[in-house]
Order: sequence, then structure tokens, then C-alpha cells
Amino acid sequence: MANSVTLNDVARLAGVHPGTVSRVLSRPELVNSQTREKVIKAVEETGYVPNLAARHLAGGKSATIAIIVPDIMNPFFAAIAHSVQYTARRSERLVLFADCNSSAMEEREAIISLARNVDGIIVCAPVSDPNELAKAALGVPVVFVNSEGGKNTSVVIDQEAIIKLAIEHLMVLGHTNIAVVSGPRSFWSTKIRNKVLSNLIKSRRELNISLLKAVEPNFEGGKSCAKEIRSLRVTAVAAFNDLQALGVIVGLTGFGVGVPNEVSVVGSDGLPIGEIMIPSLTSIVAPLNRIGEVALELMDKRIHGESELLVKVSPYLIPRGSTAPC
Amino acid sequence: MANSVTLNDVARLAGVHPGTVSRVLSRPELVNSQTREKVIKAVEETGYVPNLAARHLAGGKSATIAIIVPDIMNPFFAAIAHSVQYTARRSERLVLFADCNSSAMEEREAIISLARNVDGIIVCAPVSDPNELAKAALGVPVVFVNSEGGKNTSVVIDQEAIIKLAIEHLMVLGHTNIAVVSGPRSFWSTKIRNKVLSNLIKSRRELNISLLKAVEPNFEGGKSCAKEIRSLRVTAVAAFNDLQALGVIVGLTGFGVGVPNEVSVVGSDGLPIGEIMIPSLTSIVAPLNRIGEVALELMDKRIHGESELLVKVSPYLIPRGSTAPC
DNA sequence: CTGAAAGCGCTAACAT
DNA sequence: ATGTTAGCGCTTTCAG
Repeated sequence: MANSVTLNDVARLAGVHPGTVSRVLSRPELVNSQTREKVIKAVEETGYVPNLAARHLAGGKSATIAIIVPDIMNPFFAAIAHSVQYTARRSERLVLFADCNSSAMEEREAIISLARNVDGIIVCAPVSDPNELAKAALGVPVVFVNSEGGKNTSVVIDQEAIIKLAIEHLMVLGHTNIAVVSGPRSFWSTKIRNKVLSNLIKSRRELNISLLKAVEPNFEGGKSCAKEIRSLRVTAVAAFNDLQALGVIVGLTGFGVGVPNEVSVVGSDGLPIGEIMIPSLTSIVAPLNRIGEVALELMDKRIHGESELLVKVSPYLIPRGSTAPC
Repeated sequence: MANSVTLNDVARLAGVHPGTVSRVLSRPELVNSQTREKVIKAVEETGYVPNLAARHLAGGKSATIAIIVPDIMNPFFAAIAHSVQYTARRSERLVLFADCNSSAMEEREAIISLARNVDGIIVCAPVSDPNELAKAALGVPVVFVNSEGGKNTSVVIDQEAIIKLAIEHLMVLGHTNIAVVSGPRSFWSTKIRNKVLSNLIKSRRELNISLLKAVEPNFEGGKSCAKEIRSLRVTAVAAFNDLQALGVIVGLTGFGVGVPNEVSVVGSDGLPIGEIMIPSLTSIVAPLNRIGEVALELMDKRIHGESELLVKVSPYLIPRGSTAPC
């Protein structure tokens, strides 16, 4: 489309062969500095922008990566998408994005239609089996976020640390009767957390931890637990994530249970909303802006044949208004 | 990359010429039904997925569009991005996404680097001059969301309706002393709304509307207005958007001013958070899921040479807990 | 209705 | 250090 300037136009203007222009753009050190200057000048004068399709076809690299998220409206994934796009731009790569509506089918379709057209795919919190997804990518590097296992490459938020930080924080405040709200059974993170919790329950007999049934990791899910939490007579709750924590707080408040006066609540993710709600939310912050960086590093390593399979990023706790001494 | 199946492979398997396979894929009606069946079978057996780069190069269409947003973490834009991507997928188009951090420079750079590689660009709430941006796109169709003017194609949320719905709702509740919080001066929507407001102030002498100074369209911006609002002794506030409304409510509450008992607050955008906060937020809902649809329709029309320049989508009011009779 | 052939804009060997 | 050449995988004329 449009009156686009091609590499040939630049070559003509600079009085060199197209191959030379290509070289200046990809490996300038191979070109005589005078020639290089001429070419660069011509590029600037013409406003030349490379045609990625042609590059892809000729060179085998698309300079494009894809990110697949279950739901871009979820601030957790929006933050990851932001981080991926920010990092990709620094290395002059474009980002294709697909929102699969938490549907396994759409996720699979997205992988298939993207694989041939990108240099790598980042899949956030996959809803289908990662091994299957990796297979569907037909050799294109896939990096998973918050998922782990098989021969896959992953960057995950350290789930064990999340649990430990939350429980420890509550213990320091004197809480021993604690309810833990569970995320969906299908989530990788839920599985890990539940494992860690059962160990904790065994090893720390002074604690009385009630693991609640699995609910959706959102406001409604949290709110739906409020009744059970009240009847449990615990003094503290650790929610699966911030949205759920918010639901728990609203639910408890609705039953006349004060937060943090009567019950302390700790969330997870460190979403911006936790800062502004009342009470503000104590949360285990996941450094989401690092996820994109790490994911792209891992992708590059995989492209170059390395095989660092797993990076855990460490969360940290921000104490705020929703937790108080027992 | 990978052991990808090409169109030639399919042709060989089906025992036809590659050109025929291409035809089956693009204009099946031109092909004998028996041949077509053979080809389709071969496509399925091989799991052939077209190489978009090659298609783009040969056919001039990339089957890819781009969306540029100021900030994907803002749920308003996340919703639009979701809608665009959902619509694009139905017509088998991929979506490149760029988050320009509300920076005019990054916005411009994004347009330039994307233009050559997509069939069209959607720019949400442009921070730089739309005419300049359209020029930078070098003939690639650009559709603006919430921006208007020049010869550009836009889809906008009817700003006049937003103001009128908000004010009318408050009037019906008996409010006559109303503060209106303003968005950033640079926003197209701010300009429109302020114009509508000054007309309203002139024509409705029974109303006492105070137009507050411009603040950021987020929680902090809203909160920073609370003091002035209190001193104004109004009974109602119309915020620029929901995030701001939330800030106003938190700020007022902090000063001991009850919402909605003493002051009613109405927001705009209809974000999910308005539903769950306490009090829940009366808001002017923008049908964001329609934006993507409309934007892509307009883009297609522009590609086919039509020139429908502007579509306004209509917002509607959802009354909730943050507004009450005066 | 289908085969043949040219070429989209670029890169990467190879040749000089 | 630069020019030359042969495609990358596909669409699209043009013939037949």
C-alpha cells in the first residue's frame, strides 16, 4: 500500500547496490564507513521503513513475537502484556496479541494461526495442556508464564514464596486461625500452592489453616466465600489474588465483619487497585514488569539453542491497611 | 522455522498446480468442486497454515491490523483492545498491538513502524495531532477512537450524550449545585464536553454548575479534587471517568463527606470496578465492545474507498449506589 | 477451469 | 568491501 519507499529506492539514491543497503541495516560493521554514511543519509532522506514481510520471507525472521493471554481485561495480564510489549519494542520487535477468552479451543487456534508468523510465542497462564500447546507451535519457541513442567520453557512467579510470605506476615501479626481461599483446580498455581500449604499445615502444628474450596480468581469468587469464612471464625484470610481479596472484604463487610478489625485479609498480585481501595490491601506483589523481560530473554536463549528451562521471579509483600494485629 | 508445510506441499499431495491451491483458498468458487475437495482434503491432512509474510508480499494484504493505545493497563483501553481483537479474529486477521505510554513520540514511532506492515491502524485516544498521525501512516487507513476532525475516520463515544445523561440524572434526583471535574485539556473528549457544558450553563439558568480545573483522568486526579469539591458545597459531582469518580469518592469520604448521603457522584465509562466498589458507582456506560466492531467496519469501508467519516456510539446511564436524591 | 510464469522486497550466499 | 544472484512462499496475471 501507499507510496512506500523500498530498499531499492534507497540504493538508487545512495548510488550503491541494494545488497549493500541491506548490509548497512543488518551488519553495518561490514561496510566501509563512507559508504555507510551515504546509505544512512539516503535512508533518512527517504524515510525508508523496512518491509517486514519481505524480510521475514527472505531472512526467516519475522521480528515479531506473539503474546496469548486468557483475558486482557484482567489487570494482571494487562500488566504482563504491557511489559512484554515494552521489552519487545526495545529490540525493535512487533507484538501480535491474542486474547483467548480463557477458552482452551481459542488458545489452541491462536497458537496454530500465529506460529508460522512469529519468532516466538508467549503464553500466559495456559488453560490447556502446555505440552500440547508447545507441540501445536510446530517448533516455534514457546515461553509459558505461570505454568511449568515437561520440557517447556517457563517464567513463573514463585508460588511457594507467595504462600510463605502471606502466612508469615499473618503469623507475625499474631494470627493462627487462617482461612486460605483456593483458585481454580486447573491452574498450575493453585496446584503448587495447595501442595505447599499441606506441607505447611503438617509442619506447623501451631497453625490452624483451613483450605477453602476452589472458587474463581475474581471478585465474585471471593465474595462467595465470605459466608463460610465468617462461620469458620478465623481471624485472617489469605486470598488467591487481589480481585478475590477484594470480594472477600466486600463480602465480610456486608456481613458486618470488620476488616481489618475483626479479620485481616491479604491478597496477591499487587494490583494498583489494592492501593486505592478502602481499606488498602496488603498484598504479595508480583513484579509483573519483569515478566516480559525475562520471557523475552528466555525466548532468545531458546532461539539460540540454549535450554534454561525455568525462571522463578520472586514476589514480595507490601503491608497495607487490610491486615492488622490479631 | 520448523518443518512448516507450504502451499507447494499441499499442491503436490493434491496433484494440482500451486496456483490452484491458492485459488481454492482465496476464491473457491472459481474452482471445479472435485478439484476443490481434493485440495481441501490435502490442506487438512497436512495441517497447512498459510505464511502471511509471503501472502503479504505477493498479494499486498497483510491480514493484520494494528491497535495503538496510550495505556493497556487502563481498563478502558483494555476493553477496546479486547473488542478489536475479538472482531479481527472473526475475519481471520491478526492484531499487532502497541502501548505508547501516553507519549506523543512513542505514538508517532509506533505508527511509522507499523504502517508498512498492516492493512490498517486503529489509534485510541491519540495524544498527538491526528492529522499528523494520519500523514505518518503514509496512506495506510487509520481509524481513530475518541478523536475527531480533519478528513480522518473516527469512531467516538458521544460526549454530548455523556454530559447530558449525567446532568439529567442528577437533576431528576433534585440536584442543582453540581461540580463537574474536567479531563486533560489535550483530550478531544475534554474539549467537546467543556463546550457542551458551557452551553448547558447558559441555557439552564436553574442549574449552578461549577467546572473544575483539569486533572488527570485517574484515581489520583479525582482524589485531588475532593478538597475543592467540599468547599464548593455542591450536592453532586460528575467526574470525567470512573477512575476519577472513584478518587473523588475516596477523597470526599476521607474528609468525612458521605457519598451518596451528602454528595452524589456519577462516573463515566461503566468499568467493571464500578459495580463492585462500595458504594457502587452510577456511571455513563460506553459500549466499548462495539468500538472494535465499528472501527473495523469503518476501516474496511475506507479500504474499499468509501468515506463514512464519523460514527458516534451512544452511551447509556446505569444508576447505582453513588447517586441519591438531594 | 487449470497450468505456467513472473515477481512482491528483501537477505544471504557467493563472487569479485 | 561491494556487487551479483538466487530464491523465501505466495498471488496473480496470462495462456491454454
